Amino acid sequence: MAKEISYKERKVISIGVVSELTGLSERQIRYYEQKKLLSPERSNKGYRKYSFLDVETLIEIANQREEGVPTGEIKEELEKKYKKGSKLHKKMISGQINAQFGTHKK
Amino acid sequence: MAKEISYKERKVISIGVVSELTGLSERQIRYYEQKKLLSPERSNKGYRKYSFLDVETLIEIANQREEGVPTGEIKEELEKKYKKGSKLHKKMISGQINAQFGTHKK
DNA sequence: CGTGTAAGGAATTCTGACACG
DNA sequence: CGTGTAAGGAATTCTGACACG
Repeated sequence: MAKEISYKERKVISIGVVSELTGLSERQIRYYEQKKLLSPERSNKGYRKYSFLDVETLIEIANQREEGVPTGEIKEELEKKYKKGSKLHKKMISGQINAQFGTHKK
Repeated sequence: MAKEISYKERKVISIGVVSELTGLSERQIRYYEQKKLLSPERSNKGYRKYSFLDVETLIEIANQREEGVPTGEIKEELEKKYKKGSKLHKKMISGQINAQFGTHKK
């Protein structure tokens, strides 16, 4: 009964790749994190690592921002969606919460 | 009809993370690539990027190697599995062949 | 408020090679 | 054959700050 996490939720992508995938600057990505619109994990040395879910979230943020929606509103919107998901997935996946791969603890 | 690629096949993971995920050294991972057991993509600056499928392949390789199976045999084995997959997926996914995310071409 | 940039440092990745066997 | 390592260089990421507005 391991708490397996799908590829979509696994945090393994560096900020540089996320930047390419989303078209956002690293500055923007870090800023949205500061505003708590998403929560990447950190490697031992402090490097941010994102999941594909994070990438999707960022793309949504980018779309909202283009329409002039302030980060505060986007944050609330994401939180609603998050609750919706919770209903479906119950406590299997707790949103942006950190999650370890589980086996290696280097 | 975009040639979408699932998260599993998308090449976005750096060798350092792959090393943590598989328990293999970077040296080993690069060596298996040299022996053509897998084919990561390269970023603009030449950095290797792997998919979750590559990670799974590497775990299989690790298991075989532990049993003393030489890379040559593992390679053949992987190629058989690859053909099997082709039957199921037809030409949707061409094994270890490179595949672009598609939208951004920085 | 949201994002760009220069700044300095620390960690990552790359290749080719020597080593052992 | 398979893998470790030291070597030097290039690119990445991090944080805190100044800037504009």
